[in-house]
Amino acid sequence: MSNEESFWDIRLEKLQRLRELGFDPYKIERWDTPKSADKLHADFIEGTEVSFAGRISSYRDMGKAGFAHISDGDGKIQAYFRRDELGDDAYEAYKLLDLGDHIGVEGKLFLTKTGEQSIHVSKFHPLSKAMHPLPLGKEKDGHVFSGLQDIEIRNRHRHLDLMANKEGRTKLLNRSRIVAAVRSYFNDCGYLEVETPLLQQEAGGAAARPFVTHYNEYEIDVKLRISLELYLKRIICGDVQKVYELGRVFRNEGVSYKHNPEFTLLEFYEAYANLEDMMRHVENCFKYVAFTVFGSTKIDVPHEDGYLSIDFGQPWARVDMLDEIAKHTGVQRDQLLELSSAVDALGAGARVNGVTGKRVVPGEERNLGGLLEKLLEVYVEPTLIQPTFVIGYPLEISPLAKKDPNDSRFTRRFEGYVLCSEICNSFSEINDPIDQRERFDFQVGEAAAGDEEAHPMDEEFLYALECGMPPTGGCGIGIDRMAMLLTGSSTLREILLFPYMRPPASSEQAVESTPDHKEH
RNA sequence: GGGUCUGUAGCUCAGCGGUAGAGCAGUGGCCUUUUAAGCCAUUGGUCGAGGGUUCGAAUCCCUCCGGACCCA
Repeated sequence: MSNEESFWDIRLEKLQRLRELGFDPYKIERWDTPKSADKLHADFIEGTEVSFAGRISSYRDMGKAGFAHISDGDGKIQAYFRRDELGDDAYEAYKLLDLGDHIGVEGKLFLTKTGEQSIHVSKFHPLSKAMHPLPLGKEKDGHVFSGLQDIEIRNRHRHLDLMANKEGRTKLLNRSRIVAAVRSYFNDCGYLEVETPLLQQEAGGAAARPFVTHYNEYEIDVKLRISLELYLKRIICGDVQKVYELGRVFRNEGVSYKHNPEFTLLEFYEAYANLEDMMRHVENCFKYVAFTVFGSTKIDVPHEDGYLSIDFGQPWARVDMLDEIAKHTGVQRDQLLELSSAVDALGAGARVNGVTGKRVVPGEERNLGGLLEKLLEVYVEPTLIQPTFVIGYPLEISPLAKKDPNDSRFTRRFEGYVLCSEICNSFSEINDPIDQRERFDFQVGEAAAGDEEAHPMDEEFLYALECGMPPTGGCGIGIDRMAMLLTGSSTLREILLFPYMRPPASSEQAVESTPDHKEH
């Protein structure tokens, strides 16, 4: 008999005995929990009759009496059990409880000798049995001992992480509060939330490779969306003036601390609005969310062995893309206006940013836009700590943004950066259908030349533009990165309840503690 | 795809060529205000998998499978 089987078998025997004693943990359907543990502490009056339920997070048996802490996930309260008051059967049932079981209790609030607010239990019932040993570490002065550290187990078996790691739990739950606040901001601004298709013939609106799946009934391959853009603009074309969607998009690329194959994107579009309006919304949205969720427009985030205060209460800095690249590469702005002169000035070989180790090879870039994008990433991004809008992106990499009326090599587009990370992307949307068709034609050419992320042609979208789209401002915000930033997380996995993980090699490794005689 | 680190009991970790360890959890016993409860006893491991070197491998080497962090 292995150790794992004996854990299971012992708990099975306890379960059986509980049933014999009339304490079947799986029989009860509800238990009154009018107050959370935190609220019981806050409203504590000795002698008050209370009812409470939760998971046993500590357990001390002293022969004819015992104590246990009962956690409702966010807070916990101690309960006191006495044999002489509960009776022999109930006390035996108490002794059959394990760390991790859920129980409901009723009793009077009292203070122990050492002054801890507790429940003197007059009645209790187990409400579920933990059939596996749980990583509920002991705790003193807020420090948890022998809890759950293994990052892989925390990510793969998130329920264990949620119950065992208070700090991680708070971040994950704050992510939901951030999403709720974003919704609330746009609803309050008069935007209409809409839902558009996840399954698409052509996945457009961004530069990324899609996931492909098969639609049996029509015998066609369909793609999972990579952005929300084109459908939302078709709604604008239908004279709905302010729309947003907050939804999951999918990109068939690698996983990193800031990439997950599926992520949550917010896109909002407003007719008769321009880049200025979009910047105002981004500023106000971050300010609103930070204040709503964290109570302050200043957020302290870990940064280089210390903390850094990011201030969302101020308007964001605004810089010109080309100016910044010129400033950080030492190349004259004028030389960055043509691919050939830029390569001459930079040198065709690899250039490495000495601070970050990131590198760019100017000679390998096919067009000016691609080179400038790379230079921005290598030289400028690492310097953008406080909230900053970078304005004026090159035409080739902006197939959906209006041309800059003053220089048609550039577009009316900006991206927002905070803590060296891109956080939003916004354009004044192209509403000239002829210009848009030319841009798609160029992208189709790029695809033919081997660019797997080039934008596909979309005739239905063009038809909508041809029917007339008002001048429109649009913007996308990566909600996961926003959550990462606001919660001070260093990886996306800290704010994704179920981050993508490579499937375990074998079913045996899938759930380490599961004996094989059980289903999972 | 490349580099660095990493995988030992349910959990947290030590051991780094010479008989597999500790704390917690678990099990049995004592204990009616404990709280990282305590005291006594005790169970539990193919040291990620496979191959090699060696008289001898958790330890050294190779391959593979996971994971973390950098870079692409």
